[in-house]
This record gives sequence, C-alpha cells and structure tokens, in this order.
Amino acid sequence: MDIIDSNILKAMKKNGRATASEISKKVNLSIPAVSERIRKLEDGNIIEQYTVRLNREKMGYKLLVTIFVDIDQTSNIKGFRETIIKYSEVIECYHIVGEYDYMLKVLLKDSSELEDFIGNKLKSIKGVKRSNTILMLSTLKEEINR
Amino acid sequence: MDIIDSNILKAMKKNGRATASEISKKVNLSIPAVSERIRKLEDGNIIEQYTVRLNREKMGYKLLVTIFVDIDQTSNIKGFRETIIKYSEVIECYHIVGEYDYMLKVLLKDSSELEDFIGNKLKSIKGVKRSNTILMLSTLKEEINR
DNA sequence: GATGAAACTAATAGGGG
DNA sequence: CCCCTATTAGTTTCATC
Repeated sequence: MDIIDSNILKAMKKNGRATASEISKKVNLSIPAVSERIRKLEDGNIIEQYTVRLNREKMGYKLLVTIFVDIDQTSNIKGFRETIIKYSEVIECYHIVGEYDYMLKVLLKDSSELEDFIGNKLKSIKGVKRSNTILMLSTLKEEINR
Repeated sequence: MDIIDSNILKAMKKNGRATASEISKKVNLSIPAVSERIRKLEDGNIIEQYTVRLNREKMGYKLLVTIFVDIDQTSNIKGFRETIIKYSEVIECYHIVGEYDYMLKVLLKDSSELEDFIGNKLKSIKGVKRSNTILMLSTLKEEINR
C-alpha cells in the first residue's frame, strides 16, 4: 500500500461517500485508476465496511458505560461469549488480560435500561460472578475509523 | 423519526455507500423520497459522518490497549484534555467516573510503540500521576456505528 | 494508468394528494 | 408536508490504447 492508497483511505475516513471523481482530483489520478485502487482495497479486505456514524444522543442513547466481567469457570466461557454479543446494547466486547476477563462497552437509553441489562441480562449468564461498571461522563474523542 | 427512517439508517449502517436506489427498493419509496429523507437526517445531524471501517491488523496495528489515567490537580485537566486527543494513537478518550479520571483506547503497531506512548507521551503530560494499562487480547464485537 | 462511450445513479423541476 | 414521475446532470464502468 503506497502513499496514494493512504490518501484515498484518508479521504474515505473523512467521508465514506467521497466519490471516485472527488478523490481523483486529490490524488491526481484518473477516475478509473482510483476506482481500481478502491476495488483492490475492498477485495484485500483493507476496507472492511462502509458505514455511518450516528448521533447517539439524538437516537435516544444517553448512557454509555464500560463493564468489566469475570467468568468463574473455563467451561462457561463459550456460553458467555455467544450470549453477550447477541445483546444489541453491547456495542463492543473484548477479551482482556488483567483483573477481569472481559470488557464491554454498553450503550443504553437511561439508567433503568442499565439496571435491566446488569440485573436481568448480564448477571443471568452462567459463569458471570463479578462485574464492575464504569460510567462514561463525556466523550473527548472517538475515532471510529481506525 | 419513523420506521422508514430507521430502515434507511439500518441499511446505511450495514453499507454507508448503499445507493438511494437500493434503499428505495427496500423501503418501497421513490429515489427522490429516499434522498430527501437522507438529506434531512444529515441536516438534523442524526447522520454525523460517512466513513469506512479499516482492517487494523492489515494496516499494521497489532496492539489495542485501554489505559486509565489519573490527573493529580484540577488545574492540569485542561492541558491534559487538549494534549491527549492530539495523539493519533489515542483513538478514544472518555471522561469517566470512578477510581480513575480518564479512559483511553490506544491503537499501536507493537509493544515498543506502547512503551514510547506511555513513557514519552502520556507520562510527560503535566498532571498525569498514575495510569493503568489493560491489554485487549481479542475483539468479539465492535459495532462502530451505534 | 489514461481516454472516451455506454450504463447507472442522483438531483431537480413540476405536479398531485 | 410528503410523495410521485420525468428530465437533466453527474458519476462509474468497460473497452481500448
């Protein structure tokens, strides 16, 4: 991947709908040349997905939390992993190393949804013995495209 | 925002480059009607940005960590906030409530970059007295568009 | 990688419920 | 206010060099 591809990706990170003709002007390449490079970036799975970033507040999601989770037995891990990612409020899930086993980012409408999530969903998954919830007060930076 | 708008956004979350004509078929509306709704979602800042999701591994970023940071004096907060978001490796930064003050998600090429980030960048910001780094081993879910 | 023709897609105008 | 059709303008794709 050369500097031209980097510049194409840069343009697309800013605006995923940037047209090949717009990008063409920025990188001094013909439109078909740009399209070909974009196609290769897609085929090579460098570009995984085109998407939109929505305004969470305006969509009604006012609460963002990080929840650390501990799983008590190895035999329960598979079930936990399969179940947790199915919840739409769980927008991120990582296997981590440290005091806890998993780290979740959970997006909710309000605190009653949080109560429901922790009490009725998370805690009911077999193996979840301990969790620690951290409230995110404000977002200073969130670059979703790196 | 009605059910049609929800379906338009749903299509765009899956594929930010979904054309108005494609969406038009899904929601049983004419192309101009779809375009008009999209324009309103953009103008109302419901749609904040169109972007691409890139393959981090293939871009050379093999290391993802979460770093919790404590700031020792209120007077140092402004400087910290302004400085930390300027680092391109800091892809997310949240003000949180709990044991620590800030939570960062940091994307790096390898552990030497992490060493450099913590030792030369993070720790050199005035007011940073304590930090805690959590290594993310694997990503089970990461919905960048919610 | 560039050019030019053909196909596709979007934007706009005009009109109706 | 929202939607439709028809027209016009713009963009991409394909073939060729």
